[in-house]
Amino acid sequence: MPKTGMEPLRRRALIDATISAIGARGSLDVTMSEIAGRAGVSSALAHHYFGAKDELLQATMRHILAELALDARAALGAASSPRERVLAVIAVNFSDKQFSAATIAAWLAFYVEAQRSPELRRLLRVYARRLHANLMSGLAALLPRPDAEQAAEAIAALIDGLYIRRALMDGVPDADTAIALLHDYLNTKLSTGSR
Amino acid sequence: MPKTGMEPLRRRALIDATISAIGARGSLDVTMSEIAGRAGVSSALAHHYFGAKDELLQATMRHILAELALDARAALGAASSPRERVLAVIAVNFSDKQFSAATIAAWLAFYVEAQRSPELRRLLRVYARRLHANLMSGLAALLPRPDAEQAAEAIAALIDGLYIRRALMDGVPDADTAIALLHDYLNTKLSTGSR
Amino acid sequence: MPKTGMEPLRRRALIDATISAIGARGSLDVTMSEIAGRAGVSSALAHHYFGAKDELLQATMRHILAELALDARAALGAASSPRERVLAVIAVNFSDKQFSAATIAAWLAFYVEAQRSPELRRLLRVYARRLHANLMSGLAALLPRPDAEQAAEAIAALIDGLYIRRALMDGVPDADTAIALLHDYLNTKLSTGSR
Amino acid sequence: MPKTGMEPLRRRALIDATISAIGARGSLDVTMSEIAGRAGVSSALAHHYFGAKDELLQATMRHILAELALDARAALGAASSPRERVLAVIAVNFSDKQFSAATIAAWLAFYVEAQRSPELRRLLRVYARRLHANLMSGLAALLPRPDAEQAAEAIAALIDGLYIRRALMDGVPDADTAIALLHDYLNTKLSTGSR
DNA sequence: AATGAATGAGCCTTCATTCAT
DNA sequence: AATGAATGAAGGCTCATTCAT
Repeated sequence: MPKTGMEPLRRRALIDATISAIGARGSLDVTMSEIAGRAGVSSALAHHYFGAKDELLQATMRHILAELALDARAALGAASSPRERVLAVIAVNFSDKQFSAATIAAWLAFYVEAQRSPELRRLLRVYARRLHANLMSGLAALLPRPDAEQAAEAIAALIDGLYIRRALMDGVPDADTAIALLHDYLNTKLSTGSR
Repeated sequence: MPKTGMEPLRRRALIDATISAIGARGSLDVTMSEIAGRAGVSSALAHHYFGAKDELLQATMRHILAELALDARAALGAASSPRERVLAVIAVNFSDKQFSAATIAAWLAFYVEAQRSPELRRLLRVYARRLHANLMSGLAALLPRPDAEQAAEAIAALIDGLYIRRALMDGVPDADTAIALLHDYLNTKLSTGSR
Repeated sequence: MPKTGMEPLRRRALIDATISAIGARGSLDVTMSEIAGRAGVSSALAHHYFGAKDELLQATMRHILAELALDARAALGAASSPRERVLAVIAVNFSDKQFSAATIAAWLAFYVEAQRSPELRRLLRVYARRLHANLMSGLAALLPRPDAEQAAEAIAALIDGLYIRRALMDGVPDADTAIALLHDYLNTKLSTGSR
Repeated sequence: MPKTGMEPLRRRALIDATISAIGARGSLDVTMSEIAGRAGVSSALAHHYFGAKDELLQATMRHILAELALDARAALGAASSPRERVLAVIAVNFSDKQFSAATIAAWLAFYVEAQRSPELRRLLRVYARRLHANLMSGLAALLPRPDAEQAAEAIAALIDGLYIRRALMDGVPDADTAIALLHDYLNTKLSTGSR
């Protein structure tokens, strides 16, 4: 009698293993064997569940985006003012869970890989649009429309830029400084161009 | 008298080919044959001049950084005020030459690879320090020290972030919007916290 | 239940193929593909089981030495006098199994390669020490200590020298003449310097 | 006005470089560039003078054999008795010049290579015949014909065997011990089977 | 459900060799 | 006489992927 119901467990284990493998290697240049090994299964099983490496990578990115979306939704739900909404989005992106070395490495790697994979590019666009919408859900009430748009873009760019810089140049990511910088930007922007 | 003097030409051609190959592929996952082919030579010749793939990649990055440093120096030389110095640095990073698809792809790829290659990491640090210094050479006269430092970091992060976003999500990089966003940041920052 | 238990079979087949390939080529300058082909598998599988070429070569030498040691032990076990012990050691080295063209070629090749590979050198030293010990286990009872030592060295050198000469210069190895020569040496030595 | 008369100098330098390169590497697995570099010329020049690598190797071996033959002739010329002739042959083979690490490595390497190259095999046969003749020129007067033949073979085998053993297993070749061993063999043989 | 076995394809790298100058 | 330039060929090795069990 074969064990049943293993599929979701294995899929999840393989996705987690993919993230940690990417984190350890620092790039998507990770072998299926490495991933499978970290998940404690054979590489054949990884193929069994995901078909091909690309699909595993896509599933992994989808997982990361889903987690981020979930966290964002929760944080936004707890926000009681437009300003708090923006702060919440920022906070989520630099939470311990999201701003970890492995996740950051995965982000970067996916950004690079997106140039080759239309599917990954599509996923990144979805994420970008969602981030933009989340930010606008707060900024729209605080700034005139064009200013709000630009601020949303700036914040998004700052987040990405800080990810890169913190992760690759300083070794240990420092979330507090990053958040402080974003808060400062937001404050300056609001005090100058507020409605 | 043997045919001589090919070396610098070939090295340059191979470095250019590396950039364009990375631009085309979108990652450092480029074969020596691909690079050599674009340079119009055999892969054996690439090895002859650079020894190993890693060294070619490093030489390529060194070339990109050197070009950027040269452009920055020239732009800073023409600037006649602190504010113009900052604008000059921004302008250089989004000039047609630097903000091209291939070069951006190379940047990203190098960022990722830097996690594995200490030498590339070292080069990126040099670049980061130089960018910071260039920005501070203007900002220091415009803002109090801690504010200037933070502004320099924000601008650097914005540059990197905009590189990523423009390059990977929108397809065609739009330098003007990016520059406008940075100018806006600078103006807001200066009008609020100026000395 | 996966197909299993192939590993020892393949390893053995690859080692045998290595010996025969070296025998055919006459040197260690054998490609992995050649070896794998003789074993009826892909070169990738050879790497799968042995990691790198060097390890396969070392495993092959270890195998040859182990076989020789086994044969020697058996022959010595059947010897009932000191003199017979010495004759047994000689007989083993020129038995059909050991004195075959392929094995001799492998020996020579390993001798040469030993200059570059510390591991192979170590293995050869082990073999030399064992041969010396085996010879001394007989000679010690027949000759005064220093004479016995020298005789052991001479016999070892004669064996190696005859291997080279028979294998490389005459084409077909002639074990009988070689053995006769060694017997003659032993007889002369014993009749002169016996206790 | 091109320099003339360089050919013999270059050829000799390249042959010397070949020997030292083989000595350093420990095998014939030496690149043309390595050899040319040691000779202080370009690899293209080595091809210019020798055509192909094989021919350079053959020329090198011919050189070694010629030197050995020359030394042997000189030593034999100074010998005033049959016994001294045999001792002279032995002495030459273990002279500092012949028994050096590089030359020994070359010998071994050539032995191995001879299995593949008919020309090298031919050269080795010439050497073997000459050695045999030289030894017989002394032994024939000291022992009955069949005994003399066998003694000559034994001495030749001992020389080769000692070359291998001294060179590859002990690190530093010890000529004295080797000579002593051969002298002992000769003395025992003569005292037993003398006419 | 899970895996050991096996391979084809591809990449980096080395090297002997050629050629124009 | 001599060499820098250049390449084709080949080898070791890796890895995603398939398959039988």
